[in-house]
Amino acid sequence: MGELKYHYEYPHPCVTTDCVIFGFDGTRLNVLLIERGVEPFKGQWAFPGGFLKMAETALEGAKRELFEETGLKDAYIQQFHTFTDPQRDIRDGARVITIAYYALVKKSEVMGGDDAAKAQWFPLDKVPSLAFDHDKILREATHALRRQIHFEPIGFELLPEPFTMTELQRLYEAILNVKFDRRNFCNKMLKLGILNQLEETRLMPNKKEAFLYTFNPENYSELKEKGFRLEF
Amino acid sequence: MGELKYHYEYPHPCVTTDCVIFGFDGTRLNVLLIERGVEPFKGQWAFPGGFLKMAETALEGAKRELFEETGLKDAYIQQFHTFTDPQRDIRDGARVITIAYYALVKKSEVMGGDDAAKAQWFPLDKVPSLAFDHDKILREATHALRRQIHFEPIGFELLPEPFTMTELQRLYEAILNVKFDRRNFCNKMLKLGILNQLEETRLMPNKKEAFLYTFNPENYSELKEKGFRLEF
DNA sequence: ACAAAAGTGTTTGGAATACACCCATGC
DNA sequence: GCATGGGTGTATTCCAAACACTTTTGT
Repeated sequence: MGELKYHYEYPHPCVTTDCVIFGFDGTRLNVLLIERGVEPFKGQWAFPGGFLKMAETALEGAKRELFEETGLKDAYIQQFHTFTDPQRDIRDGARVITIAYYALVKKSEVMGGDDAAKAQWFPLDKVPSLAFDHDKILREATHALRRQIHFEPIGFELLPEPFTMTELQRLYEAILNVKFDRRNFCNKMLKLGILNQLEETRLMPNKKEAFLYTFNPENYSELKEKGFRLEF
Repeated sequence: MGELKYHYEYPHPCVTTDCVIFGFDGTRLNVLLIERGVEPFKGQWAFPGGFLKMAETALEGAKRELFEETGLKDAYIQQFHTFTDPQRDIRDGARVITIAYYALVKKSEVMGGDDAAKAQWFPLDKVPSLAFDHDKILREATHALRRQIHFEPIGFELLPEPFTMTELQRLYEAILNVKFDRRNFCNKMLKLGILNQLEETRLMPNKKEAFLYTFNPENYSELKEKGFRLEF
């Protein structure tokens, strides 16, 4: 412990940011967890997070955490809830509240970050019991993601371009935990007008070759101005 | 200033909760503002809010603020964003972050709270320039409310029961800032099955008498289990 | 009588759904 | 040749949207 240099008339909570990093492995949604190297909860898995610095916004803090673990600077990132249970974490003699974000990244672009901490991807249904109240944070993050995807096609943030229609379908199925009819999914997506179909195709192992698509952000912005909702 | 009794190794931000209280006057959405009696921004209007106590959750804090201003204990209340710009408010030498909630109340049930602070309802389009970053908070709150209402019929929280179909329609129009066809709105609402039509009618001044409805929470819970979305 | 708002039902078009067969590839 | 998954179109159903007239009451 260093010296206690900061003095207040009233007690102040600690403020941290935590970042739930979602990736997609082609079949399932995954989250990136790090193994805690220090007490409390040493050896258990948790989301990347840390104390908010005095000169940064929570968003900047969450981006910093994301960068440290993945090397990514520009992923989609979204605040979804602030957790304030007085009992959720007591360190330093003060309670700790956390401003939680979720990030959507392309797994293939993730480098092991600089951080010495051991990081590992876990499919959502294989996530172990987590440190602090991070089980709850994960539930809320998943819920927020599902809700958000009805308003914005944020799924694209999880897929490296170009992608096949089947990959996109698997992604939506993984996020929403449902099954779609291939033809209907394809029709609906194309009708939205936010996909570019490329000339090239991809050779799939043991399968027919598949068309490739990219996301068309211009059309999407236009669509969003008018206010739309993706229906599934 | 009292003495500075609380000491930390690192600087901690102050944490407040603010509560955007929405009401409905039959035509427009309103928000309840209080006039600040102290610096900074003395004399300007702001949302009720205050420092988070060490033993309470942010939700409890927001409910406390709500109660102090309205006398209401059990209104619908929902966290929607945490504002963390380091420049948004600097008092006490520390930055202040705020966990913001919105509450939906029945205006007719609101008593002037105990609080000495001057409180007043403002229609959304008549809200003056607010203290701190509360203009931004209001924009975000309105946005969050509009989004939420697609998933849950939270509009009912704003209407005293029983209500007429026209009142309900005016409410939705005010929240979403659109106009609906009376017949279509009525059909859609009734088809959801979450309204009870009462025997009684209400005599409207200069008008035909109108049927009265109440909200049916059982049917609503059932519906919500299955996962639905209100489409407008 | 007339102004103001409430109640009510039908038609039409578009979207969502359900559904089945052929194709290309690797083994 | 067969197993696997990819591509494609149609028929039906349902829901959303558009639309107008009558009733009641107060002035």
